[in-house]
Amino acid sequence: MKQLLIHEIYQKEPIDQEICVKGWIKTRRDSKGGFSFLEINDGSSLKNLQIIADNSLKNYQQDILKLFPGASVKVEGILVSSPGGNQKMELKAESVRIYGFSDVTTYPLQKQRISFEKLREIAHLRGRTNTFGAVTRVRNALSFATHCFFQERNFYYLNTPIITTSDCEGAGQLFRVTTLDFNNLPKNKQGNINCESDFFSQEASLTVSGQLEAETYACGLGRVYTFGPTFRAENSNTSRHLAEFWMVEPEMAFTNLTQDIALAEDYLKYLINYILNHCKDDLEFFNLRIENSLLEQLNKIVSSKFITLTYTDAVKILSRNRNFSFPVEWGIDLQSEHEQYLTEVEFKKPVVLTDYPKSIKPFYMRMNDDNKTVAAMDVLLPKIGEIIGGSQREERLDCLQNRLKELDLHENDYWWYLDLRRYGTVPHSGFGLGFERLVKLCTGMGNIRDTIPFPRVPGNAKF
RNA sequence: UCUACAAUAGCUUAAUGGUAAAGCUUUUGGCUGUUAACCAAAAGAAUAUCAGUUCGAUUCUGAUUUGUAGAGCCA
Repeated sequence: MKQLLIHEIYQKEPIDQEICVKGWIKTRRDSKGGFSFLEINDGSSLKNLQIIADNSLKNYQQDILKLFPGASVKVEGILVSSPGGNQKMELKAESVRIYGFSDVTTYPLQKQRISFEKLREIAHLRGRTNTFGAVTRVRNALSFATHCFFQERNFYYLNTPIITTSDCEGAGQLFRVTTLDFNNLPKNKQGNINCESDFFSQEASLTVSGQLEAETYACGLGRVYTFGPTFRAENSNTSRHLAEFWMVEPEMAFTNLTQDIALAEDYLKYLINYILNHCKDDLEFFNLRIENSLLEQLNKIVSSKFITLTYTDAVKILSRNRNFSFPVEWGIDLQSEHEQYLTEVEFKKPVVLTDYPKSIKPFYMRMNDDNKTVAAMDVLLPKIGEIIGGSQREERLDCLQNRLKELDLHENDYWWYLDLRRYGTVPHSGFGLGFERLVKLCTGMGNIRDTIPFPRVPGNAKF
């Protein structure tokens, strides 16, 4: 007997064939006509399969009438076309084997609405709900599409280290990695902790970005991308931040900022096109239940040509509007309200801002000829805000050394990064995309904690 | 971290300075090729924690904890 996933059944419609399905009960409705309707779901689709369990089944009284949401079953029978209105097919059961019952008095996922906040407290079970099933399938599709996109363009998938000893960007608080005994920390004469006896013989922490390591391999293999976890110990309590999140970071040798922007735009459109074509049911569900403008937003991103303008021009546009709570002047970092104004009021489409003042960007970005701005770019989306940040990297040794000095950073700490500029330096560029923010964009979920199976945030790393 | 708001049955919500109401879930009965079914009954709550005001606090005040939204930081 052929075992099928529910999504395969809806795809192939093997009517009148004998099949086997395994999954979890969503609901049971009994008919006094002498049978029960079981809705089962196996995670392969948003759709459930309706099972007809007749009371002539051996274990009808004993088992089937005790099936409640959450129970796991194997059903064998014949797939028939359904007389009911809401489904094309149903499975007429010849046998129902129960793997595990579910206690209806304690199982939290009954057929009733549960808030996302409550579901976060039972993250081990929320994957069984419609919403989190759909989020997980879309997240998977985006992940697969990411690899497809870069592989098709001859990028190598690169695994950069998760434990690092360099705070390269100087950005963000780091999570310390140590095996020292906290109750008996080794101290030197000055009273500071002596890291030489620690596991790595120096201070180590979880990575905040794989970019600098990715640059090293891009300057040898040409095109690489990373896709891995990153960690920020910032005390950020918002619906857009996680302490542990996944980042996609392509890095390309022999490219400038214009090519970097083009790649970013292609990548975003590729991803959205992919899910529009491969996750139709899930996206329609999100559009109906979660965010009514989702499909409109996604289609708009795919169909619009992104606007590119310099930070300086953006400041000119923003200066015309006096109604901001943070006044705009050249040199400030743009606030959320300013980004929103550009994407939602002024242009009403994705906007790529370029050439930011050097003072608000990290040391590795390439200095422009004006010596005031750097070759940076941020992709801003309506309603979402910044989703991609990138730049052309500084490839000139002397310029990079000057920047390190200006920012009071020590050359010694960046010796290997500087070596790339000493030996066969090339212009190169890249960007970073926060994967959970992408999932948020593509599902319409309001809180980033609901875009990753087990979110890590200040004060909470349960499960 | 800052600002605002919230916390009441298993879940989702209501109400009131005088110990709490409803829907869903559950149980029982009725009806039914049903489909987040329907009808009737039953069961189910020291109203987040700790103080204070008061004859009396779930309601007012303060603190704490947790959560949400926005801001900052950023992806």
